Amino acid sequence: MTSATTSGRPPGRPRIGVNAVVFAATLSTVHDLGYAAATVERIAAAAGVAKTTVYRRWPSKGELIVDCLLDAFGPLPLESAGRTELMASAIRWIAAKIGEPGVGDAFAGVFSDAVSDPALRAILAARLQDPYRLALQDALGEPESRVLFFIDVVVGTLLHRMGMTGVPMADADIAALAEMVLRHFTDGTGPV
Amino acid sequence: MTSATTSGRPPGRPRIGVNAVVFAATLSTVHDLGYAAATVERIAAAAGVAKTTVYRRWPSKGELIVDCLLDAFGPLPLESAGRTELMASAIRWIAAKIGEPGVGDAFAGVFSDAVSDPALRAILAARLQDPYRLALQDALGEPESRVLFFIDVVVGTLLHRMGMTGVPMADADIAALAEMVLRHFTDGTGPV
DNA sequence: GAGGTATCGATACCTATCGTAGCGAAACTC
DNA sequence: GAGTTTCGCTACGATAGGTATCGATACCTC
Repeated sequence: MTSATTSGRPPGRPRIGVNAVVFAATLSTVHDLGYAAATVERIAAAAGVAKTTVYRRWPSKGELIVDCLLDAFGPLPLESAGRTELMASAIRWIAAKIGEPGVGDAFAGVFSDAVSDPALRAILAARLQDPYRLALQDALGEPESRVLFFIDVVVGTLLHRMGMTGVPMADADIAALAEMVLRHFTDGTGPV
Repeated sequence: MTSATTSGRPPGRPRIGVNAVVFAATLSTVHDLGYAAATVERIAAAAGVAKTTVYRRWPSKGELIVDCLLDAFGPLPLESAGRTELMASAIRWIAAKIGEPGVGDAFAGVFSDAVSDPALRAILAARLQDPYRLALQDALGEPESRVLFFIDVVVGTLLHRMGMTGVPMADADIAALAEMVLRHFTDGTGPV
């Protein structure tokens, strides 16, 4: 209904489908070389495309990483019934995701870049955190401040362990984290 | 007793006392410009010394930041009597320190650099984390794994909030964090 | 004071990264 | 074929970490 008469495709050479292979190359490069050494040039080479092609899709390395993480995380699974089991499954889900090869490094890396880059911080909060925050508010019936606290505790703990040791948190500690958080959120204490 | 006959001072021009002013310049530069923009050159200029002088003292920006944080934190205050009050005061202490201007940004920044720099990660763990971990193990009588979990939760949560919002955690949330952690550590559940 | 030594500031330099610009070639529509 | 857009490639500018060099300077010993 816009310009092309019959087909909806715009004129010119169509873009090649490159997102999936670039995302995979991003995670594997970050996993193999670390976040800082995973330059856009190396990621592009691993994906088999030119660096300029990557920059045509993503305006900065930070946004590429955010999109890659969004693709890696996918939607928050919410099939559980009770509030308690829902929170527990969310904790296990994010812990498992952060433990996947490259995901934790990429997450911690872009998070740290955001510390000194307010624009990237806004993107991180809006694109990566807000969708899950809203889904949790909706599913749990908790106010925004409590859900933000929940995310700070769970994600902050997992990333701190990953950043300090270089390896994901062990299952026993994940269970302890879940137990601690659940007790806090399911006992009498009202909203903060 | 080594080379100099009477005084223990080595020959040559003595180093000027520059640590304090460089640390202050580091924190104020990080606070004003952010971690990434706080280049060694700018920090040196703010301190009134040459960049080469900084690099004579600290082999890398990361080690400068670690030393600066060590100086900013100082020893963990341990005058409290009971285990519970001791943990609570430790949480309030680290939260207040991370809330000081520049400290939280510098901490989050060097932490993120360490994600992709194993050498820096080892320095961070050995110089910044281990002393406090050992002090806590000693004061609380907890095994290493539980103290590491404690540090992951408290520091990870505070840094995640700082990194995501750019401002330190509010007192009400710090109180909630302390309450949650204390309940976890003072109830029946044994060591992980 | 003379000599030795190590630090000082200043400048230049190297390497690596992010991100941009310009180019001819290729792919698609009409 | 004409028009348009993306492709890969190469080169470029800007910035940062970190190193090397140099004359000047401050301190100690003799």
